[in-house]
Amino acid sequence: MQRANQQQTVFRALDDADGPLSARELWSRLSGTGIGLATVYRALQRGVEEGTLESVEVLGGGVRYEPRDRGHHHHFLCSTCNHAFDLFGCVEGLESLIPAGFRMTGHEVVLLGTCDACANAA
Amino acid sequence: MQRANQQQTVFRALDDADGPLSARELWSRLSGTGIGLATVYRALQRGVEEGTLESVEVLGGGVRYEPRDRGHHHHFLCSTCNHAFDLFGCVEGLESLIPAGFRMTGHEVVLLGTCDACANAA
DNA sequence: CAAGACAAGAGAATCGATTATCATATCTCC
DNA sequence: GGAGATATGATAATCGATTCTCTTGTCTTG
Repeated sequence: MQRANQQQTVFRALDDADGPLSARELWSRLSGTGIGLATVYRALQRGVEEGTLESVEVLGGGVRYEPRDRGHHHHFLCSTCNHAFDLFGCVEGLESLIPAGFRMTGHEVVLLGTCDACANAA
Repeated sequence: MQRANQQQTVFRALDDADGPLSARELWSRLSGTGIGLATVYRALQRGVEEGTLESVEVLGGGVRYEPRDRGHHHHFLCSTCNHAFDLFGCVEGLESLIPAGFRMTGHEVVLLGTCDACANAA
């Protein structure tokens, strides 16, 4: 068994995902490879340190990770399968919400609902 | 010392806040009253059960609670003091982000930045 | 192949948040 | 005022997520 490049396997799994994954989600996608949860955490931590990964917080699932090269985007959280999907595009009119004296440096948008697969499975 | 209406005190503190509070934030605002953290949790749980409170998840601070009668609104999270403020108003154009086949039932918007007080203190 | 450096897996340890427990305190209703 | 129901505060227990530890496996370099 190859053992020294497990972190590459972790990174690849994250690249293949259609949204940010939590450590556990990622680990469960790697079941069968024998990779341990600790290794997943180690890879994620390293990825963030090296700047290739970024941790994001979507609602209801703690911290998730995704490659940093996806640019500015938001997420859709399926309330059935609890998976977060990447969305492309952004929204307008955020400035009008800011109270006087406040300075905005960023924003997060999360859409909630049911994903394609779960909607069809219902 | 009055002891049977501590929960009312908790609810009032939440009403007086300018945004959702976590159990701990709420508790620290009640220091001096002698109210225990367990009582704060009990009050929050009861409030949610009875429908007067609602739990919301803003980024970077776990679950926070606020009165249910504030209607649809979003939040501003100060990255300095880590306090969440209520915002009024909403945004347009969310529908355009939804992928085909997905069904949107709700959305969350969080603005990040520095609040008035922290901006002036800097 | 040998030696040393580093990666990996398993499970223990830690940390924060929340919940449960228990002995009192307080209230309600008579 | 008394009995019983409920609320409270302090603290222990629990739970999940993450990190640490320790032993072993694997790779690199010569």
